[in-house]
Amino acid sequence: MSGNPDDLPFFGDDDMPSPAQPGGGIAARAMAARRGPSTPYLEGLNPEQRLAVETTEGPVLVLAGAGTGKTRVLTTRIAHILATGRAYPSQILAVTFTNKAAREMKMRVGVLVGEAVEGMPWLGTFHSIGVKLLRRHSELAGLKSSFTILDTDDQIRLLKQLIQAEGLDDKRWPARQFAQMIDGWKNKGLAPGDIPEGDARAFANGKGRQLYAAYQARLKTLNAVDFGDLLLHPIRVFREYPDVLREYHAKFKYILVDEYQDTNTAQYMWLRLLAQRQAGSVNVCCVGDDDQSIYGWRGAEVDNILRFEKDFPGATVIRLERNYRSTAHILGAASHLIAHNEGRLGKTLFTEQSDPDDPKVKVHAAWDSEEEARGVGEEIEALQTKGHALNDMAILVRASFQMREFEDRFVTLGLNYRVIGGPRFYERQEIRDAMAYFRVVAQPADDLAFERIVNVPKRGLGEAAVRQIHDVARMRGVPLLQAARDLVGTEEMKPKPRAALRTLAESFERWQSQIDRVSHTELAEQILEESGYTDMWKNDRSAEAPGRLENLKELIRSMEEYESLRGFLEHVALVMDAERDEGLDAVSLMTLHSAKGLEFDTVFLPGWEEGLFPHQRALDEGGRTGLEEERRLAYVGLTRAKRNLHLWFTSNRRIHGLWQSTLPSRFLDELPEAHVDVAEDGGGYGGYGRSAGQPGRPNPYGRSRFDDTSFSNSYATPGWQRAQRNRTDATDRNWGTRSGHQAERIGYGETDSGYGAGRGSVKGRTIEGELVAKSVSDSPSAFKIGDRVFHMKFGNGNVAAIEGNKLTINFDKAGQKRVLDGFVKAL
DNA sequence: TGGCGAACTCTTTTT
DNA sequence: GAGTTCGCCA
Repeated sequence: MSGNPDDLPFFGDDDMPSPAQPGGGIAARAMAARRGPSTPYLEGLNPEQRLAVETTEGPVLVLAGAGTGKTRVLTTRIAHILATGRAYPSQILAVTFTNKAAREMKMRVGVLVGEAVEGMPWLGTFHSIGVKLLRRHSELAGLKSSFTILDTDDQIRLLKQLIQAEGLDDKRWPARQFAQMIDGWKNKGLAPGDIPEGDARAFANGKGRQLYAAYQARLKTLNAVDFGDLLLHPIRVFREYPDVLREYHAKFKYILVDEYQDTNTAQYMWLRLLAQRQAGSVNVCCVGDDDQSIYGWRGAEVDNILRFEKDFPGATVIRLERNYRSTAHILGAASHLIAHNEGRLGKTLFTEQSDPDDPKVKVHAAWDSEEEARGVGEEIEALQTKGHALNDMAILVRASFQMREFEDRFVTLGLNYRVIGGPRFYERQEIRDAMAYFRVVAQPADDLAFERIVNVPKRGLGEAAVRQIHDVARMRGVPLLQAARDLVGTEEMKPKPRAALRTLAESFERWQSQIDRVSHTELAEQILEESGYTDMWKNDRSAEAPGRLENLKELIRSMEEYESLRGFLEHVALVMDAERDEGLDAVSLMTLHSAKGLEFDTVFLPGWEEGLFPHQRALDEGGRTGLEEERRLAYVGLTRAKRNLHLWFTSNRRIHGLWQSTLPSRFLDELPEAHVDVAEDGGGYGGYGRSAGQPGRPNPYGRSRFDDTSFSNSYATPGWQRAQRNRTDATDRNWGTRSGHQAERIGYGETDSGYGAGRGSVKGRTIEGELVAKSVSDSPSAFKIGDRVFHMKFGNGNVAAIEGNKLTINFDKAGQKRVLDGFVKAL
């Protein structure tokens, strides 16, 4: 395998011609074709959009609200730069966050400019451009240009090894958690030496930094990088080799950045290095919307966008506020909601489409998530019979576990749906296994891949054998595959594993020798056949085996689009999603995060409950900032809808397998009444103390806030009350012991934030949550002192005292207990 | 060494 | 509740 990046289709056409020799015919022709007085692509732009397109020189910040034609501006701007001959395609650096966005941009520029886009080698995601830079300058970063990119799986396995090698308990210090920490550091652009003391101490009794350094060293020996390195290495190269940086300064005449509000510190540093030069104009154009910054948890710094004018003095700031997407009701709801945030740059979206027939935003209540799914399903079917296409509808959830209920429902209804960004194709076990085989073939030094499949399928090479191979590898300083070969030639191994290992090593040799002789798809099939991998699944009688075989076929099929095995591997490392059939008419189901940038006629937003949305963890970890980010997420959700918008909340939801009663999201209270309707479609909001198993019974304890038509303006938000309750109750909870005394309640807040004392005692937490839905009513209890009540666990008793919704009850048999009113029934 | 049951964690969002 | 990991036993 040569490490020449030009082998890769991904890198295919590179960025010359230089301005001195226009050479490349296509781009030149395209430009010539577009040159002259006619600029048809500018037609139909509004004045602000046009300004954003035509202000090509100097720093420009485009604040583009939702649905204001942001992508159109970006693509037209590129087209304009090309068409007016300001730059060659290879002189434009255009960065996006997602592959989806990059693809879309490529396509749309292509439509505007013709084939010239083929010559835009520097349009891509931060990461794909990072790889490209790093392949060119790998030696400056201490790597070979054939370096591999680790996926999360590899990364965690590697970290686990390192943690164990330190003699640490990898249960107490989980690799997964450490991987996230490293990720966080890398997002901030921190090398092991730069980590603040406190951070370094936080993991493994202060060994955090040392482990991080060990991890980086290990990556280097493996000739591998992780996602964060794709940014950090180029940054370091730029800093240490100014002439390299200057080369790119000369190269990139125009820089465009999409979704600027989502850039993290490392990306920001990367951009600054490329954009800020000693002299001359900096033609950098960043497009973003501070109200749609939803990746703070991943290290994104909204500050970057708020600070743009300081970073680039003399910047032109252009606001796009005319919304072309949504009705006035939807826009009104979204704007009113987002106005609750502080620290915004502030935009006022407006629309000229206003029709008295436009439906208001609808809020629906359901008893539980099942009913919620049923309700949404009914609505979808109703729309379908009215002639709406399923493709125009989407369900956007806060957390992916919510998807399940909908999938179940749609399967029963026979309704087509498509999950976007769900469990990723390339993350499936069988795909990863197959890929590991391919990696070892293409990349014999890829130890992590080798390790993954030495004993898959089982060939009697267990832990003992693997350790032996490891020892040899370490001793001789060679990759595992090489060590295996060496070991086969000796008597050191027992005959059985030795034979197995010999077969494997020989197979790899054979496959490697085939690499240039047969097509890569053929080779791939051969590998999977001869390794026994496909047989393994054929012999597997489990329900999912056929699907896995199908996926493997799909994998081979998708390889056809690539020229070489290496090109394919590169693609997979960066693009974790596989494209899906767009032909089908289907409802889209995805998380709010992956919905950014999309739009649908009809949007359903289920799960607007405290604790889920806003998510409890966002509140716990992020405080006010966290809440504001959740609100922006809500804003993103609302503004995806063009015409119909349905919000749902349920009064009971199962979390960790336990039923919990929930409260409507505070965000519902933040919507303007003028634009919102409360649906009359029944729904079972309300009930306290009802058994989860019997939905639909009348609510015995009064009315919901939503029984009254309006959201009574109790800004005394339920969430705060609950948060406080959780905190105080955490102390007087009596965790169950194995023998059966159990806590009366559990709550969102404490489920996994059991710090300190909680840690050890979390074990015995078997709570009868499945019996009765929990109540966390903030209305006074419906019981009176002296009431005769029944409790599932403790039996009959009399109410002795009432404190909010907590009751002290003298049980006939169990004695005096404090319980929540939700757990008892009046007799 | 591998298979089976018990125990434990997990659920935010992703390049 | 579910998926995964761990530990014991054959």
